[in-house]
Amino acid sequence: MPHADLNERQREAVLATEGPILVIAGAGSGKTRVLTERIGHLIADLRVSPYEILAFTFTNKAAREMKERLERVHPGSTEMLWVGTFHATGVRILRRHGDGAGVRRDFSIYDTDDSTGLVKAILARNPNDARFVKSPRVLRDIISRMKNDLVTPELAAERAVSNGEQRVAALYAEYERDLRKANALDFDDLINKVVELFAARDDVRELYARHFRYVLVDEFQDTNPIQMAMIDGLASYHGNLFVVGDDDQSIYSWRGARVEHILEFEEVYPATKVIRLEQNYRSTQTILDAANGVIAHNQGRKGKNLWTDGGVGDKVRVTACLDEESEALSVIDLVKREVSAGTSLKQIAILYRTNAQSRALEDVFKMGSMPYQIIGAVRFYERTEVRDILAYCKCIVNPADSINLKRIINVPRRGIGKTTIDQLEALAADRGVALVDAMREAQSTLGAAAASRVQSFLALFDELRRMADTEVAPHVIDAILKATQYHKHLEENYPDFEARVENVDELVSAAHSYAEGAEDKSLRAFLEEVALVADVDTLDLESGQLTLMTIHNAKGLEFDAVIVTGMEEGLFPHYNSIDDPTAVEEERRLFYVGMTRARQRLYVTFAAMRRRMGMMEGGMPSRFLNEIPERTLESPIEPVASPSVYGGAWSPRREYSRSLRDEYAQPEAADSYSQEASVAPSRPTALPAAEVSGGSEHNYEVGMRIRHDRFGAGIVRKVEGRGEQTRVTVIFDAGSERKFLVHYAPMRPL
DNA sequence: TGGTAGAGGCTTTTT
DNA sequence: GCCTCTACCA
Repeated sequence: MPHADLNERQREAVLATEGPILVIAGAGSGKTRVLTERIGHLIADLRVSPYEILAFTFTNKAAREMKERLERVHPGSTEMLWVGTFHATGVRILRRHGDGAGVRRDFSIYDTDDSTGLVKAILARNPNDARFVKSPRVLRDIISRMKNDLVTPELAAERAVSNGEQRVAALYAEYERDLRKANALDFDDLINKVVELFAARDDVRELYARHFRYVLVDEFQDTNPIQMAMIDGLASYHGNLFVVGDDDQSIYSWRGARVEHILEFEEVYPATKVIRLEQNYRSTQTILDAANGVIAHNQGRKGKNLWTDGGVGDKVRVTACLDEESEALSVIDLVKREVSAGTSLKQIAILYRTNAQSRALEDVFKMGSMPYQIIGAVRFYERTEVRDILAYCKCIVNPADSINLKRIINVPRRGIGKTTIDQLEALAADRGVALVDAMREAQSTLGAAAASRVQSFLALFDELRRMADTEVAPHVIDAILKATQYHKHLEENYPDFEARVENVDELVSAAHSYAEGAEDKSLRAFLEEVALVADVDTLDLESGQLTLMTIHNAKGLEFDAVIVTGMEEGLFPHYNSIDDPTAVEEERRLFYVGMTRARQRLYVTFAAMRRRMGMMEGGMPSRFLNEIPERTLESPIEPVASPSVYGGAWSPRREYSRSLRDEYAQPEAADSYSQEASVAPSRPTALPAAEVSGGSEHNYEVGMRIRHDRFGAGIVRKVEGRGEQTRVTVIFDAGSERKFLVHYAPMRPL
């Protein structure tokens, strides 16, 4: 019998194929499995053509995995299947029928950075309006938010009450005009334009609505109004709309997501069948109890209680740390303990609220030679050198893209400076043409020297354009690098050019591997792929490394052991949310998502002090910690205040100067701190300057020869700190210089 | 035009 | 504490 190992509810969800269906799927309740088996059931049992099935996932990675699973069970079924993110699906539709909404088929996709550049240019043109806006990025976010809420520039102007709002609406209108002029769509447009298309052309809407007999949506709690409109249009003919979500895991309201889409689904689609999945197959009962206890503090929820018939498991361990550095050391300790207990590194995740927290962790992991991968901190495709090359690619494909043309017009330096560019832009604005056309027309108006430099840039540009017509993406990129001597540019301008060269090489190899797999190997197609990849998409869970990422990025993933760090008021919940009860509830859901990523063991850490924008600040333990039921904790959470250290109180937002901090971090003080403050029985061995037995086993001295397991032999250049925090700087024979924590690094004297 | 130094902003989360 | 932008000088 098919689907025999599903539980009753899951089977119901798989087999209920007709009409609107809402599945409330708790964390770890097997929803991915339900989604794939349901598609399998449609294809194999009901003989539905894969071509008639459309599934929305939250990331490209989730889409790929769903396809792979299906392919294993039903070989050949996925080729015609439409599975992807809203954005990717939008692109697919717009490439075919975009002209119905005034979108040319060869449009470019502007990422966040491109959009910000465009906003910046608009603000520069409108200095009087600029004062109504905090920064280009803020305006870009405001515009994005309006787009996600189906607010057009006209509507924004109508609704504007204050002068500031009117100016914003005007800037928004100008932004839209400039996007059209550049033949570009921003991220939001990829969905927006589909909705416009369906509204403007009923025949096109009906074409797609008839085509897709079955529409499935994963992570439904995180859909925003514009995505909802797109779903609605696509399901408008057959009405077989299957959505899966969890109101407790709604964490994208800042992007316009509306949890109401779940809560009110039954009203919008009256004949809805609701199925609840509450049996959890992922975590231990203890972890579920802990997570249930926390989320129960939220008011605005439908209410559900996850349970498992698996084991009780280990208690949750909370570790108090002095600052972010000792927190990182504690994390290493926890990881080492996990590894010696048999957990593989790839089954361990370190999670945090903000990307900025990754730096302190990364520094310590590097020095301890702990292999790790970070998702999302500095995104690969946002690095300067990668963006430069991509900017070349973008304006080669789309010469109307003045923003990207401006980016590279003088990179590497070719003597086309600010003065010339200003003149060219003025001319472009004057004639209402793209920057590249202004360059062609400017020969008479520019000075002779500038004119000839512009001329030779155009020659290079046109040559590359010709090439892109016929050559595959990796060849064009190679040609760009050669023609611009880009490597030389990196070497001459950046001390860390080696890493940058590596990044460029990585881009080239990405283009190569893309060209190997893809049908359309053109530069345009490659750019499209690049624009839509998210960082999680590159996550490699088989690499045997520890994974670090934000909780947002961890959505949908699971690990044997999870360490959630930085549990402090102001950080988690974040300052920006702390005064708004609704926002705090979202922060709580975020913590809930983090907790429920864990299968076997959950660890939580927090620090008494943390460097924030360069300033050392004291913080209070997060309110969420007190919401974890005590019976699920290994030991109760004690207040970390230690009078002798902190002068009586551990107050929030108190600032400590560096000298003050150093003064208090003296061994005696730190010792009394660690005795009183350590919460976990196995206190982090890394509290500052704590005397550690065996701390003297590392007798490194300057000038000593050492061997490191990964980097080979070298000479000690510098020794700092004491005990477990002893750091040595080593110059390796291979030439590189690195810093290590001797306690953790696989290194010994020779 | 290009280099540099100092100021200022930034850190919420992302397709 | 780091990155980006700007102002000023060579």
